[in-house]
Amino acid sequence: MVPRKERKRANLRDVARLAEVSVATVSRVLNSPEVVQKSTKERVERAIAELGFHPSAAARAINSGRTKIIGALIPTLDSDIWALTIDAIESRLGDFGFSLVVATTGEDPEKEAHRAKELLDIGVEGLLLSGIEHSDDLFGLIEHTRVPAVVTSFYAPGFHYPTIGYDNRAAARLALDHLLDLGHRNIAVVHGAVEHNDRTRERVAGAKSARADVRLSYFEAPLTVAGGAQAAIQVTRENPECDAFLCLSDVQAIGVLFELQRIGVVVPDNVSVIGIHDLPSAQDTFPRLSTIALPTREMGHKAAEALAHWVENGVRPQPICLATELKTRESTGPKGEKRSWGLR
Amino acid sequence: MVPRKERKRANLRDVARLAEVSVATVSRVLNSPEVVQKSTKERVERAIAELGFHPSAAARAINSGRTKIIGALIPTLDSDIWALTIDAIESRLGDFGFSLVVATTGEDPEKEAHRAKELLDIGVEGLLLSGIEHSDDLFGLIEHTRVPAVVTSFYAPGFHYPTIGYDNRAAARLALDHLLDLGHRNIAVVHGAVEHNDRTRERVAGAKSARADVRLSYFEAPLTVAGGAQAAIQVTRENPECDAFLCLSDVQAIGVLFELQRIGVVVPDNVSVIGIHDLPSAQDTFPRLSTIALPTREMGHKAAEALAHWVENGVRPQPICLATELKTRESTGPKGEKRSWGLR
DNA sequence: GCTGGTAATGTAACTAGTTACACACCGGTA
DNA sequence: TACCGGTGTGTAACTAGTTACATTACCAGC
Repeated sequence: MVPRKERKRANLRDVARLAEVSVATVSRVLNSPEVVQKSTKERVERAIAELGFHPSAAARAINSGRTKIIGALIPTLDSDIWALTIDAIESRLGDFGFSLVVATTGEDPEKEAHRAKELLDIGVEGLLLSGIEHSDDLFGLIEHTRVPAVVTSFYAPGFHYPTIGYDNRAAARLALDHLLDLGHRNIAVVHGAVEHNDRTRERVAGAKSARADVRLSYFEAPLTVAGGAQAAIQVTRENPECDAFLCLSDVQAIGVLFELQRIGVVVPDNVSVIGIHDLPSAQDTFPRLSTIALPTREMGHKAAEALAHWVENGVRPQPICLATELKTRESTGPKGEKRSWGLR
Repeated sequence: MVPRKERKRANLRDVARLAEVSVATVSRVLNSPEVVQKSTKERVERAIAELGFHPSAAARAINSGRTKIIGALIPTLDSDIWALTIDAIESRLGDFGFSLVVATTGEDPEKEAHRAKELLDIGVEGLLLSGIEHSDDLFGLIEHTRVPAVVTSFYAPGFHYPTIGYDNRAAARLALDHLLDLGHRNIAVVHGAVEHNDRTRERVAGAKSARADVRLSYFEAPLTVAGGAQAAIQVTRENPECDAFLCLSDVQAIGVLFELQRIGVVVPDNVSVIGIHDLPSAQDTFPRLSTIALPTREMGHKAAEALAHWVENGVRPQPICLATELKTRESTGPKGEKRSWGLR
């Protein structure tokens, strides 16, 4: 069986030849059809349809310098921490005619810089970063290529790049204040790795700013449900008298709830548990998780809009601080009598 | 303050001029450095560094016809159903030097075709689809542009495009068989919308193939936790005698568990609940969710590899059926005596 | 001293579009 | 009849790379 002749994709010249017009006219039909006479336009359109012509984006990009692609560097996609934000970014960028290329970095600054280089190599017109801590290589690349870059999940008005996010420190404080209001004074703070994660670091800093009469003990664990469970076990050993868990991420809070349930500690009667993020699953735990809601969807939309405008019109966006909000559910309650739950 | 002159990006010619060589030599330094004399190469490299030259991907693409971009059409990113798969695809594609552009479709065939056109317009070299049901427009586009396309989350060996996924029908049957083995004979099947979702439809078909002495009642609800909860309420009204929930998605199973817990039905003593997917959160429910594990990560890797090879070497991949596996946890148990849980 | 081969480099044509400029043609004045 | 302006279209140069082919230099072999 002879393979069908590998006729290559039709190009502008092919269309022009078939329609018996010049390449300029074909180009005009595509880009400013109003200047072309109706009969000519129709002839060209017929030729386009006949040849199934699709203009090459590369050739277009070479002239215009535009690729209409935005790149996003995100730590990971393997949980729903980022899924909602990415979904929001992607859909909003689509409204502006931009495509989104995602590159995961695994919170590794070197890998991040490497992936950023790849993104810039394919010609992204803008970059979305999470947090303000990145390698010098990455900043150098951005400086050098002058690609608009917007930071999400973080708010730092004086930062060199516009930040569109929320105040992680304030979020942690909101959570802490809720626990303090309920009367808790011995609080286990569970958080993810602070290295290479400024969002977490800020939240830890927020927790640290508590009043002097509060006892805070810190537990670092992986930013996963299992990590939260693991931290809970550690707390039962090292601070069995604590009366609340301040989890700086819902993911870990869910793990804590799970572990406490497993070992028979009653939430919130024995201990209160609060998280930060308001993941969809925070409403599906038992008891439902009190948490600080992060405006992930709104942030995704706003960041996409800001970056699209910057790329399109050259106007550098202003930083935006979106509100975080306490969601009081059943996992937190007033400090009561039933406070002994340590190892028997 | 006078804005710094907007000097445009350096190009090959600029480098050639500075290094006092021809453009061909600069191009050779970039693409086949071994043929260039060492001293010349160094001179060129110095010029490249000095000008901060980055070759334009568009110009490269125009010559090679290669963009090194793969597009993925996925229903949604707003839950972790797809996050893991996308994460796996993205990271594996990265190993092959491909970037991933994601486009969400919201299970809407028209939107999907539209997003596909955008992806093809930016020059993706390959497409990842989920499921085999798509609009004729989309199939026409793929046929016409001859872009390699691989289907995931579905296995259909005779399908026009290679499918790399799992047998949804068998997965549902596995779940059903587990319930039957435990003695359950009155089963509520909870599933998402079947319209435009062949994965769900296959699973429903798998459930329908049960033996004649089994009573199955079907409940369609949104593919969310809330949807599952809503279905559970409906079941309590319409089939209060049922002794097991066969949820064709973990997301809904979690909602069912949650609702049952809320209304005081004890799982698995009163009813068994099983899901399909093995989401990370399936282990965090109480009781932990029995489910059919889908090989999402492996599927992502395999699909990325297959598509990369196809694009790179022109070898159309063979369909792959990955195994699904029953994970028995605490949400399923033998049919016992305590079976009355309907509305009082 | 001439020829042949190879290594290193240059010239110019090519990729597929966009667009500045030129020009033909038309009807309407002067 | 000559001139003018507007419309519609074509020519060719441009974007930033790659690459086929040409050219040059140099050394070995006859």
